[in-house]
Amino acid sequence: MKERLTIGKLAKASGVNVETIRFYERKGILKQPSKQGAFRYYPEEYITRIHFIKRSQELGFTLKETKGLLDLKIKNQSKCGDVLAKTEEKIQEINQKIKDLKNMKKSLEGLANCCEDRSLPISECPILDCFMIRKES
Amino acid sequence: MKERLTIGKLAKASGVNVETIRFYERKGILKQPSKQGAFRYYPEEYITRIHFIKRSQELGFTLKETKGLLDLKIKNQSKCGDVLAKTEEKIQEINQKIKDLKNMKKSLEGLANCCEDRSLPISECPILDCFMIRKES
DNA sequence: TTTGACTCCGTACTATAGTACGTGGTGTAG
DNA sequence: CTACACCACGTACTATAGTACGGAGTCAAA
Repeated sequence: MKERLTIGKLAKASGVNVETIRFYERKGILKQPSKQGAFRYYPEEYITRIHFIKRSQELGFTLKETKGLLDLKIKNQSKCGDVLAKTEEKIQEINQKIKDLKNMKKSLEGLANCCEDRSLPISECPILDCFMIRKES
Repeated sequence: MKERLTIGKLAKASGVNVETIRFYERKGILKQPSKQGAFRYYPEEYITRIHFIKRSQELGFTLKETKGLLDLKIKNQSKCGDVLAKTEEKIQEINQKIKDLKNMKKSLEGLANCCEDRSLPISECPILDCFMIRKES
């Protein structure tokens, strides 16, 4: 048992499911190494690559965007500024999401405050009534 | 042309797609009215009902959760407090999402600040390097 | 050498929220 | 009464991010 990384060992080493690796391969996010015999063996750096993908997801990038980042990494024409641009774009996106969530929260808190009596029958629930009213933005 | 609400007119009146209404029916979120002849005709209140669904989504509820709210509305045992509980739960959920997004944003801003020189080749991009480092939480 | 664990591959399924499309039937206007 | 727009219904497809599974093949340890 020469210490070669099969897909199962790679999965264990990088903390993902075997099926997930196969899924990433199908999506072109990970390149399938060529077969040595009947099985494929992965270079060690695939562990780092999968960590990269997971970290990228934690930072809010979709798999498609992550693929974009990895593709930049491969093309040696690309500059650090390209990554920075994507990073700043993502920050803006997150700002927008936070704004949207804060609006939702404000609306929900407004609704929650309408409820004076928890034991009122649902037919007289002021919260549900408010659900029919379009927001005044 | 008696002014009866066919699915197409309901869709137009409530601002959604015909297919969306059929989708909601399949999901049990809207009840299919019985057929009058070959076609189904919708009572006027279905317009309000669809507005309810759309508003509920804007407030961050999933369709499944929206169905839950509508089901409460139908059961006359349910109390206003049931709705309030779901509302407060959703507020907590949104708080968590905002927290997560703020963490992402902080991390991304940290990365963006690493980039001193946009023209650096990608191989020396400090941002991408940081993608491999697990967060220290 | 045999057995058991693992790999390969394709396909199908999960959840979420719809959209798209084709067939066949029909309501209604002209 | 015919034509056309619309309805009913089922199925398939979109995107996102995987998970699950079955069958056939294989690697390696005992």
